[in-house]
Amino acid sequence: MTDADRLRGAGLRVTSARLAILQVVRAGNHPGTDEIARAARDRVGHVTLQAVYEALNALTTAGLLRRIGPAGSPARYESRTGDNHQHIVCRRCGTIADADCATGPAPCLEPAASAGFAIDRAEVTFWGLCPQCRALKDLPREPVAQSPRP
Amino acid sequence: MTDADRLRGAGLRVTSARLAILQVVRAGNHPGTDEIARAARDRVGHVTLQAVYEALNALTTAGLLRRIGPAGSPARYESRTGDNHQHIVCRRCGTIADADCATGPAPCLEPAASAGFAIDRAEVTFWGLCPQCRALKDLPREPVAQSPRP
DNA sequence: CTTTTTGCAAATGATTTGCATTAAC
DNA sequence: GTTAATGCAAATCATTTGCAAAAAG
Repeated sequence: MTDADRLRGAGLRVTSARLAILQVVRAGNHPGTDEIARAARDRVGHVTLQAVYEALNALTTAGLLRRIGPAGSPARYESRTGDNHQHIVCRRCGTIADADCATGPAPCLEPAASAGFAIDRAEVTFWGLCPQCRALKDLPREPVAQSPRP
Repeated sequence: MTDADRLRGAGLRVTSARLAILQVVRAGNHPGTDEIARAARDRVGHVTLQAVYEALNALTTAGLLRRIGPAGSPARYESRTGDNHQHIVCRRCGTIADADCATGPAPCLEPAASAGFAIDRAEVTFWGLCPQCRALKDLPREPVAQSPRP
């Protein structure tokens, strides 16, 4: 299946910017917005940073990309979606490596390979809906407290 | 042990702003910078937002507070440090609840209580030093790639 | 030809920086 | 008296928004 097909399948229009961004994210190592913009320009000439933001949001919402970004650092993107792989982050320089699970496809606390990192801590974040939002699940969206950046 | 003692023990000077911030974070529920600033002002009159940032950095570096902040949202702080408790985040409104482990003091993938959240995913982030930074561990600090916000 | 994307400019929000002043030790 | 913290103003960085022009279906 081609990227163009994937875009169409997600109900998104096929544009050179989006195709370039998909390739760039797939080829890169968890690139950030800026890096994506630069690499996309190398391929298709002119792409605005805003267009990159728009495209990344569309692609992320459609599930073609996944947004990652450890606490407090700018967003980064990856093309592996759907599987349960995790991440190893260098607390000094911010480098990110993928971590597959040693024991199976589900999340676990033992990475299959550490990519040479000296791991000192595993941090677990559970995602879900709070009691209040569970009740509102099907109602029209109306932020309750402060909304996180989507 | 009093907060003043804790500050001195960490080599930090005891100021009313810092004492107020420690109390506020302990009393609150993972407050953000803004909320901390407002609550601190309620206690000691005048505290600048910049002073709050400075103090939060100092307190976090000293290990008296811990900075949390799920991917892409503004920083939040908590007073429980050292233990391995984890967090449950509402993907709709951003509310954060603490999650202790069901099976012991170490991190795990089964929270003892879900605080009423409907949990749909566990995300694991491993922290450590990448091969490059391991080599530099004892050398003067000199960012290698892009530095994350500390 | 209609709707989505892009470009461009300007705004917003979180956080940092520089420097003089004040408070802690 | 030194040195670390604060106040104040301005800067920076990541990201969003509004609107007109261009491209996709």
